[in-house]
Amino acid sequence: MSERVSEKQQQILQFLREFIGEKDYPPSIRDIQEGCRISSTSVVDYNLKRLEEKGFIRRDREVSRAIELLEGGERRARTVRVPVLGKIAAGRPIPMPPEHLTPESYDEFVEVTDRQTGGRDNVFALRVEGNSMVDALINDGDIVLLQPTQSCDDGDMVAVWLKRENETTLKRLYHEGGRVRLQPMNAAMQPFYTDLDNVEVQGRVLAAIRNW
Amino acid sequence: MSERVSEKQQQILQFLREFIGEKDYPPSIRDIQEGCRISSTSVVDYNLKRLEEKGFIRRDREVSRAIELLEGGERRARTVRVPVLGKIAAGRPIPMPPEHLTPESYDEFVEVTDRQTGGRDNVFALRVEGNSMVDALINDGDIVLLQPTQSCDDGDMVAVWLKRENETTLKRLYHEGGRVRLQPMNAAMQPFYTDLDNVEVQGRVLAAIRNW
DNA sequence: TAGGCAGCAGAACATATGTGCCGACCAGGG
DNA sequence: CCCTGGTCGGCACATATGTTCTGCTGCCTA
Repeated sequence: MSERVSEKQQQILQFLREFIGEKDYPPSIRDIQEGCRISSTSVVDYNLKRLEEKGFIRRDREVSRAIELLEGGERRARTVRVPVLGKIAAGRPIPMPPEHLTPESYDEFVEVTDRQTGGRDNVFALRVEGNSMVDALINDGDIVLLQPTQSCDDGDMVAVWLKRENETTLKRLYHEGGRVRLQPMNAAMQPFYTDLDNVEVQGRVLAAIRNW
Repeated sequence: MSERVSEKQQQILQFLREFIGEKDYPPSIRDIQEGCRISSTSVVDYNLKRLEEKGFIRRDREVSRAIELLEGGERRARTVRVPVLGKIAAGRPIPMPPEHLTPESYDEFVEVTDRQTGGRDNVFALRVEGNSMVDALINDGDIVLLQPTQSCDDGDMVAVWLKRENETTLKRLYHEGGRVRLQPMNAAMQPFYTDLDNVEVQGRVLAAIRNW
């Protein structure tokens, strides 16, 4: 068996992508047959077997339309709906999610890939309000993805509430003896030092998204 | 018919989400029956009809597993694979995509939702290298999504090549008489004025993504 | 030239799966 | 009490759909 993907297999792969992209459910073998003008279902089956061997797709036997498209050996990314819990601003603590996030309880969502959430659940999103986060290179209107947590490792990008300053900020956090160093994203800016008691980690920042 | 979504329908909706999230293809009526411990296929069918009337799903009749999940009245977002054509840096022109983007010709991809590409095709991505884009609040390592274009409307965020300065930059562009004003994202920074001949619009910036 | 193998055609076959029909149950209204 | 509409159970039926078998056609090689 050639390791190469034959013309026909390439065509089937392309058809799979288009079909799924259009309908949101995979095609049947006979759909593929028609779509690629293949003369027999057995040919489709044959080539699907080859594609499966080569790792381009995964099939569940005996189950109709059970073709999963893999890309680059990996599972295709899936979209997840992340609830937008509210706004994040310098002068306000972060609105925290309730114990159990139920997708139904929120009106607003952003749709991101599960690569961006790292597959974690209970991720939530906040819309940045104002220009107070520019030192983290985050602008008014940006969306940040957060994972609720109280603890974090050194160097993690976290959202912290500074009790004395009454302020929310996004910084990299490093423990240094009894103190913590809060390092702005923008390398040109000076780090901020404070003591452990003054900081309250609200969440780990996973990603930031800006749309124009 | 009650406009309300009954307990059972809620349960089916939830099951649909989980099933599709797990398998990448929709469940059959009998899958739903088992998954939701429903006593008969006709009950599933009945409730699917109700859900379709209410706009939560769309079904293709006679076709097995042809259930599309809608969310908030809209189609669920799909992931698209955007090729990463290269790096973007201040001192280099932007690597432009060839005439016809074929998904197979690139090694590296980022997966984003089609909401982020605005459904446009021939979108491509670049990885930002260096800190020269901080005035656009874009950092080393960020990913920017671009759509190839030579022309743009006033106020569009664009990637431009400044011929005299030999430099690539991301700015909002405004035509002002015979000149153009390039406005940095960061409101605190001064705009840059130059003449029309000096700028070469390479693409419209659609989105920026940062992952920690 | 015979044999082996990848790929293809065609058709029969076995299930997987959507649909229709009939009756039961229940709550509300006349 | 009966009627009606919404919901459910059970089941048979038609067809949508994956699988398999047999044979054919090139092509390569011992």
